[in-house]
Amino acid sequence: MRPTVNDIAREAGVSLATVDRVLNARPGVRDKTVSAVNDAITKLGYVRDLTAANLARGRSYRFAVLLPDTESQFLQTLADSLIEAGSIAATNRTELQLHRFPAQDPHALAALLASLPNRDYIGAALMAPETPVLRDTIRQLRAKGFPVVALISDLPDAEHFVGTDNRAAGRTAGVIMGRFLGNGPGRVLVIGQSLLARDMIERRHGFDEVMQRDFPNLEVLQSLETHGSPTTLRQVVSELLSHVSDVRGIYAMGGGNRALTQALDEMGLSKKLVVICHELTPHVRQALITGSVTAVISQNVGHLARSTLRVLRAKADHQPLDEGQEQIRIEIVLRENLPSSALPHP
Amino acid sequence: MRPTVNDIAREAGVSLATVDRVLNARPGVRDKTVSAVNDAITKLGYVRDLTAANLARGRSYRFAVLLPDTESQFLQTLADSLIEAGSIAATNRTELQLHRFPAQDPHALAALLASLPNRDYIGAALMAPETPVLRDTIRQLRAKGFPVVALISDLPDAEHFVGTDNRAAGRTAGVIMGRFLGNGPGRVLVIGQSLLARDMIERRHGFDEVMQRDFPNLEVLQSLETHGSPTTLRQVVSELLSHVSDVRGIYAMGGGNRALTQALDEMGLSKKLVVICHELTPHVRQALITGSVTAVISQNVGHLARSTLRVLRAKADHQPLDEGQEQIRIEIVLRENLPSSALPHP
DNA sequence: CGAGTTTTGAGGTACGCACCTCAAAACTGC
DNA sequence: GCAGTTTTGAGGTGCGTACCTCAAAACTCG
Repeated sequence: MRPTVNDIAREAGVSLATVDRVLNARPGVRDKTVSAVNDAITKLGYVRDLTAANLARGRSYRFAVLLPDTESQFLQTLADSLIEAGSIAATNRTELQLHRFPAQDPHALAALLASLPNRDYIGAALMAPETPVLRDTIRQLRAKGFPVVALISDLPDAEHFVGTDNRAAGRTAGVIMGRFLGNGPGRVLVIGQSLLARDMIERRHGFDEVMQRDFPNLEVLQSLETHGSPTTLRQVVSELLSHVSDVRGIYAMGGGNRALTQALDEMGLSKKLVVICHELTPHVRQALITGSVTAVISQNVGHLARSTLRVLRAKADHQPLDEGQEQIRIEIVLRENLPSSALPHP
Repeated sequence: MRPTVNDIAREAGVSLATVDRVLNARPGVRDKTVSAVNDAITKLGYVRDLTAANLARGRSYRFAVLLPDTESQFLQTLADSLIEAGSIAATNRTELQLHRFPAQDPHALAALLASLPNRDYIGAALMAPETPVLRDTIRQLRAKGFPVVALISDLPDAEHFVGTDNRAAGRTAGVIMGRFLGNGPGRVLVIGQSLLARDMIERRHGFDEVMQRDFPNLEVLQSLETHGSPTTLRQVVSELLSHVSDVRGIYAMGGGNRALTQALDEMGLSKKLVVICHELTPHVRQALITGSVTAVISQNVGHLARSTLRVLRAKADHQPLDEGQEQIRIEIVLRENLPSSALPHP
């Protein structure tokens, strides 16, 4: 049997109340007694039963996840995964609430975030670009002991970042591109929604780093910016492809994958190019199967969601993280190693 | 507040005892009453608090993991991950015991496995090749309601398989090999410890499938068998490489990675070939950084370990699995997306 | 040494649930 | 309507911990 608080009390020759005081860092215990209790704990190999502790505390884990109200398959998939992770965790007194905030209004977001502690939340995860007002709010919350976790896109003031290293992701895309193209002569097109977003910049840096170093014979063209508009994307891409010769690869750094593959399909180019994009959404998955997309650099949304939950719980409990588990890997997905169904069950 | 059993009793107009009988499937409740209670459960959205339930049951999860006593870096890493996962789960009344069994003695393994229920275990995970005696033992245990889970290598009679699809892993290795070599002429060497092991056969099948279909200009040589001996491996490889010309890639299906890279390094070939191997052990990790190994097809041992634990718990609780989470992905690891430290902390 | 302070002990209640007992109530067949 | 059976209710105990109270014991200092 596992040792309990009673065993410790007996072993240390003190009462239960004293053990309790030590365990929960309550004042009024002599140093000598504290160490006697700690010795007993070590000797018996006591591990606090967190389930019982939480039951006794009447504690439940209420977390908020704040996502922008932008429409995208990736966000949708992420939201689904979060909901699913939350419902599975419901048996463990954990509750996860999703909130959408207006993507263009940092103050609304900050206000929403600041209001969470008064709404019985004990922690939050957040996917948002950094703004001064947001940074201040996060700092204030953290000072209150309210953990805030950054999701997908890093926020320097957050307690933890759940997501991948975007520069490394760009590098990975670079190696795949270079290796698949074989360093022969040729041009590579790079497309991104907004070239100002932190993630995009980092990916581009990583991509260029590898291309320049390892595949100098491939010419990487300037990034094309699509501003999230499918029509812009199609125009820009088809125009460029008809004017510039010898484009053999396309790296789509983020967003607009659907429009891209459609444009390529229409031009009959899809299977002749090496197309690399990010995030394994249902559409991209399909494109991978048909061959319109060659490789996907992806972060596992299921893993992201569960990691978010675990990190929030650990932070709320002041427990250490299992770093290995929380590191979100940069996954390379080809048709051949496509997981049979990455979709959350309905 | 979340609804509790008391709320259900009130809502259904029955007593606590009756709710309890329904919840725990105890006999002696009229059908009509059962549905009244179930209606109340649905209406209130009741979710059983598993932590409290387990506390009340005095239940703790004692699982055994049975691994062969073979020495290998992969097994060592796996064992470390299992121990770590176990120690983290200790706060949740979960205990994981590792047992090593003689790799060459199926009867010893079967006896060990059969003895587990009498030793307070409530489930086991097992990495072993299939033998008749083992299959019988597993069947008997399952009939008793004692879950047995297959680890790494599938056992048809096990309750669940924790590991990757080896054929798909072989296919993945094939695409990487073919793409990286560019389908020009050339030869590819395939090495495996034992060509009879199920995993090896499946990997080879997958590899060949892709190579034949997509890269017909690359000639895949017959598999070399090393029987786990580093000296054999070195001899065989160096001999072959000096006799056969135009070998441009090597696929190491399993084991002996250390000897292989050493042999290649000595022959000054390491960076000139595309070398693909399995499992991200510390040594392979290093080889990836220096460039002796080009790509690694890997299953995340941390994920494996945690999945094992979750599956065992779910089976013991008769709870459904989160299939998405338990699917062990086939990871492609290059130098560029190498996780910064996949090692368990000491 | 005594008064004042700090530390400790004994005991209780609660969390949400499982599991038990015994008696009361509701059914069944005749 | 009665005995016999099945179903239900009321109540209790315990799991391991948190948190509380009040009194007793052990210290401290002048």
